[in-house]
Amino acid sequence: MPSSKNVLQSSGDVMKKPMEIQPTNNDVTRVNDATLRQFLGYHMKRAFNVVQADLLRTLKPFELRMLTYTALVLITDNPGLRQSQLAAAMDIERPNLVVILDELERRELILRERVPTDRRAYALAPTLAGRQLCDKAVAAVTAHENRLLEHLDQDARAAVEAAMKLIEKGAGRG
Amino acid sequence: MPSSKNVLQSSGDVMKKPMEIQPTNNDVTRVNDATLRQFLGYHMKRAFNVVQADLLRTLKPFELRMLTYTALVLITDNPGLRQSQLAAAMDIERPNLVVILDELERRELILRERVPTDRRAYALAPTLAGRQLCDKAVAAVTAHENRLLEHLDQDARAAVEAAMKLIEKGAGRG
DNA sequence: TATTGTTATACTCTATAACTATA
DNA sequence: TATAGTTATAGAGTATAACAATA
Repeated sequence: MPSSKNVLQSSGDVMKKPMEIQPTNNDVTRVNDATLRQFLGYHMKRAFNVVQADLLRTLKPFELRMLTYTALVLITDNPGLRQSQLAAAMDIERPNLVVILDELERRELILRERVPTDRRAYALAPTLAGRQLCDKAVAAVTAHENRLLEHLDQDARAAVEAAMKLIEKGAGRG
Repeated sequence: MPSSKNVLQSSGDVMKKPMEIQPTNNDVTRVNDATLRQFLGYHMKRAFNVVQADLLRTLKPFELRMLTYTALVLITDNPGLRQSQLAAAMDIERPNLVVILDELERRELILRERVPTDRRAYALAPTLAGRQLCDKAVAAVTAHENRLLEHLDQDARAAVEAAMKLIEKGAGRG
């Protein structure tokens, strides 16, 4: 059993005043989410949804989504990458990467080249068009992030980045 | 055009040394993700994946998922809530809420009660079993978060929470 | 007309098992 | 036998259009 000294007693105690929601009241700000607001994961999900939606909008002109964008960037920065390495780097399963690469290959943004020394594997490489689209997309995403994070100063951004890395590492605990 | 003074020149300049990935090298840490690491969204996605996976594991014994858990907590803390209000609070579309509530109702954790003053609407309320399960789940999730964030001090957690809120608000920009 | 909840549908992301061809 | 990539499939989350009942 963990210590859990910060444990809230949940609904029983939180609901001192049950809030009496009016039938015609559509004001979402009135909904009591005090219990959920105690969880960092709740805030992370909501913030990430915003980032994700904005990223999707930003990538739309390039006909890229988050996954196709990530794959294209990693292939461009790591020519010769194997699919299994890319899947591991992207934290997705190998089968799910296949369709992503199919799409990028069909659009002639990347190439799958047979590796002579291991004929099971493919070496992934960007085409010229792929590199050019990648550059444009990265610039657009950079601008989109700066716009979205304009109210976060450099210290805050660094704090968030450090925290996210710690959380990610924390996955390895028992 | 945004100022974008932090813009990286992307692959063209990042790839000074193309990294020469060896055919037998499966070490993911060797993959150059310098371009992506510049984006807070990249770190947020990876960290959120960890949180999400851990939450799912935590909720498994209660046969809850993130969405059913969130709905149950909000209904428990806001008895009388309408479905449209809940959907708005959860930031999901009304049709997608229906199946979530169907599941909670089938398990007799919540009730859909007709509102006399507006016979189109349902007032959502937890059953006794729903309240009890909610309490247990909230306690479990609290413990899970404390475990996952044990390397983040209170200042760091507050900084992240503040940043997430700012990002969420940032969605309202033009 | 507008709104509440609903159905139907489609797309994306995710996860697993099983296959092929190589090693 | 093990690995790289693939196929097939299923579960979840998300988004939109259209409908019935009600306002």
